[in-house]
Amino acid sequence: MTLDSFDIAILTALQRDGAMTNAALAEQVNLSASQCSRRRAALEQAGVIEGYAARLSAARLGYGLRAVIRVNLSGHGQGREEDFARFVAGHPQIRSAFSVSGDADYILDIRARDLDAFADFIHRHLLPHPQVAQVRSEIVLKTLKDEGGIALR
Amino acid sequence: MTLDSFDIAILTALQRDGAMTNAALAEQVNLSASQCSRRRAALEQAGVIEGYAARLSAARLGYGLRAVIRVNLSGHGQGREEDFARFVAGHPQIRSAFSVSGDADYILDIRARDLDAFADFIHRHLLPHPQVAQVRSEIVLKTLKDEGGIALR
DNA sequence: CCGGAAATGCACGATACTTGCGCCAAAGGA
DNA sequence: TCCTTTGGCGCAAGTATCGTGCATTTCCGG
Repeated sequence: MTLDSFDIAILTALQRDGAMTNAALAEQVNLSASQCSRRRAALEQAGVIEGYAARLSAARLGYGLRAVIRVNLSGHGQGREEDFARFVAGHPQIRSAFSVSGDADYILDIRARDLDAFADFIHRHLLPHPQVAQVRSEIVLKTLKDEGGIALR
Repeated sequence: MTLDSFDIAILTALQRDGAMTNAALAEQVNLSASQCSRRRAALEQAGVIEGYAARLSAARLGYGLRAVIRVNLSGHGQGREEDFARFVAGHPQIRSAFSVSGDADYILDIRARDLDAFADFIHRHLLPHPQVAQVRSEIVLKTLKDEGGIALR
């Protein structure tokens, strides 16, 4: 699939507002609503648009704390990764988890209601995990930008 | 605004699929479509749902590289933060930026097409910034989980 | 200059959303 | 106990939005 400037405009607009009407989209990208509909369908079909998600307000839901945790695992036994992946999958406080190159083995993006809930997660769940060797936390003080998605040009 | 179990079910479902039809939502949460519509509107009105966003496939768009960068700034002059905030705002490769407690001053979530584009960003943009004192990168090797949003219970 | 494939806009049938309405169940007062 | 009020619910009608067939235009390649 090859993307032209219309597609890029459409994708950019839909990242900002995925509930946009085809008519509004049409106005924004200078195309007819029907063409927007068709291009949208094609982009979804091609898997460029994976889906749509509601963005929720963490503040209004009482989730005041966000943190980035770097984790090192001990040992190198096989099954070590699968084991940690299961741990990640089973803990909804972990919103994102990446295996990374460099100093740490994994980086986790954590959401919690408050510092107590966060400390609880660290001390009752993460640290007791048998393969976790080291944990270093950075708590988010201020969000300068949080766009998710991808910048297209 | 107070949320009951229906609201939580609706929010959870809409985080997974924000383009869901009210009828589908109704079936999933055991409510009528009209009530789903009303509750949805109320949640949007209250700001609990901030909006909707299209999720794009980084892979299909040729954005193969993701990295987490920890940055330390030099000095403590006032205006230092505003300056760095402007830098962040002006660089679309930076998808998220957080000021954090702990070892680093800022954590950045970076997306780039490939290692070259990433290196270019580091050496031509980030490192030359006058207030950047130290930069430590971790490149994402594998994504175990990437949900964004918030887990409700 | 011409032919054809691809893309576009229009119009209309189909689908989904929204809201007025009557109903019901729970809480509180007489 | 009985009545009233209040809030939430489903149904159904009216309205907005979507998706597609079709004729037209645009853009290349020959």
